[in-house]
Amino acid sequence: MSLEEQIVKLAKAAVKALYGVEAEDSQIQLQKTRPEFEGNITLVVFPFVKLARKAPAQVATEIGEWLMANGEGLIAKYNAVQGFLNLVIGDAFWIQQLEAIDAEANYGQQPDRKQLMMVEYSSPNTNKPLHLGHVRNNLLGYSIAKIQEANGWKVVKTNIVNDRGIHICKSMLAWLKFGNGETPETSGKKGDHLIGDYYVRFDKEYKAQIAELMAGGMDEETAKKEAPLMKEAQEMLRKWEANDPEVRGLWAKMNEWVYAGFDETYKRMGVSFDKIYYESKTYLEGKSEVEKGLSSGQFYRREDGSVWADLTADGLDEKLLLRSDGTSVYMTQDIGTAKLRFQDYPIDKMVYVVGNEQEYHFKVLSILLDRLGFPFGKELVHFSYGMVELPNGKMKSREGTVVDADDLMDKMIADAKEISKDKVNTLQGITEDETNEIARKVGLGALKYFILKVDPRKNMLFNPAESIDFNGNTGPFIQYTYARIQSVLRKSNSPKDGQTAERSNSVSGQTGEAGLDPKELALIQRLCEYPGVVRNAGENFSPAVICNYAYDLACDFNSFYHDLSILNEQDATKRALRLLLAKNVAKVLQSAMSLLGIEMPERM
RNA sequence: GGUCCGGUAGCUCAGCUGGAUAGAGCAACAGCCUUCUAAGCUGUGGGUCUCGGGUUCGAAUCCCGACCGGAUCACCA
Repeated sequence: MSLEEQIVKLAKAAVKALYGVEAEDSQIQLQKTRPEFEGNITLVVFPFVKLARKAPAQVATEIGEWLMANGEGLIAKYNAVQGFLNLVIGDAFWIQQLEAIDAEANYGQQPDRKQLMMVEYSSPNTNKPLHLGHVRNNLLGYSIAKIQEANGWKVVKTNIVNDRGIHICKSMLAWLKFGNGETPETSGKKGDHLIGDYYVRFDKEYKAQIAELMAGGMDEETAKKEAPLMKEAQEMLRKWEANDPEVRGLWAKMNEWVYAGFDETYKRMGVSFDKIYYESKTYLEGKSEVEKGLSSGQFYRREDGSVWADLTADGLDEKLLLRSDGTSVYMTQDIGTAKLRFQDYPIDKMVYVVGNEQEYHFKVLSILLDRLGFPFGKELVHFSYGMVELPNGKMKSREGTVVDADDLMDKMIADAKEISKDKVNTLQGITEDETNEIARKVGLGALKYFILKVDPRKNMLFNPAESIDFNGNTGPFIQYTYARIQSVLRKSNSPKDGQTAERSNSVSGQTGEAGLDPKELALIQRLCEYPGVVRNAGENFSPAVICNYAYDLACDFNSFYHDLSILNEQDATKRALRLLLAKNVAKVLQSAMSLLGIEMPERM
């Protein structure tokens, strides 16, 4: 039973005994005691003031007295400040907590729920490389999967690759016309970048054609439709759907280039998938699901042949599911994908990590899946996150205002390497490879933390002109704290050192005459919060909660580290306690950061 | 126009299931390395928590109404 649970129980008993009332759990309000007062945990007694008919301070004192008398020694002291009852928990309790934490290898991990959650994220189009917007999506998706695993879910990470459609044909067409057979090998470019260049090229040539047509007196609307390039792209799409061998061959070849490029980026970013679906393979399934819904009367067909769902009963509009020419739309393929996924896995909860611009889409999808009989349909989670904005607004692929994912990672790692050059004294005797590996972890750590620490729901700003920080509330700050601890632990094990590692395992409930230092106690208390933080992050789908906690823990440790010596402490018991504390801070920091997909360097 | 989301220090962000004097980082300024890693620690300055009502012993937090910003309401994805 956690400290909070014990105190809630005791407080309820106190209120019952003193005022003869059964208090609700929600009335027992606990908070961490503010640093300016003595105590570890504080009971807010205002909720009982009315029924006690006494002044707040008196109620606090009465409950405090009762807890001292009946708290089975848990509470060492108390003080009442107005309506706040500050409780001091004895050192023995905290040391016991620390030892319990130490004994748990997977501290923070919640019990197995025996349920499966599928998390869809990334979901790129195969016509351009990944940019900063995708980076946020990928990092959030991966982190959410890790967090839910820590909350006892069996998680399947999945990706739906949007590999067909007019946008792909545009790249293909531009490559055919202007590519001269260029390949990733001949150009030395990553496949996704190569294809992206032709997507941009298409747009440029297309715009030129529109301008030409308009100069000839055509209005813009018509020019956009009549431009030869667009007509050719549409023709190519029709051929693709008709399984034209030549078009399919080219499509397959170019997509392979892109996948190779994506794989490289994913690998570097540190994200992965358990199962990948391709739109080219799911959209037909979607069509047949819609046909089924049509025959069961869920949907209806209009005179022009298009198929619709009537959602007016749910307060929404009517939604198109199949075009009049029989081709499918985005919604159709999402239904098909859901069908296949449900065939492949016993999904209890489906989570879609997709930007908030698609909220309406997922509202509709939820209703449609429910109507079609998918058990997870009604309860599907659209993990809707905000956009990444640049100082002058949104990123636009075709206008070249995107921050490229590969470039950004390059820059972060290069910056990390540059900074580490000034730290040569701490990185002596390290190989070039190790230095590069540290720079990689630190650079990516800075990037990931920068993105994940922001509340996912909110839009966030990225200013390319200002480099991402490596000081303060950052990933490297937390990595640095960890590296410091590792350094101390290495030294504690060195043969020169009179102490052995075993001694740190036997703190034995003693702290010497002086008792726990406030900084030690604050650290233990912080460590105790971790499982609750993991639960909170899971319930709220928020990696940011983990970031905040890791930062607080690192701050507490650095303050402790600054004020108290670990290895030079003469009192063997205290020294052992501090080592144990350091070891477990490192453990929890690493655990928390792993939930964010951030790796920890052993030194930096 | 309907719906949804946001508005907290110069900047980027925490805090939001109501609790004590609203917190960090960056930027600015002042200190701390012969001592376990200074990517650190300590201090100073910086706030009508967009505005106005309401509920409450108590509101940045909850409710209502404005204002500002964003998203969305396609035979696009």
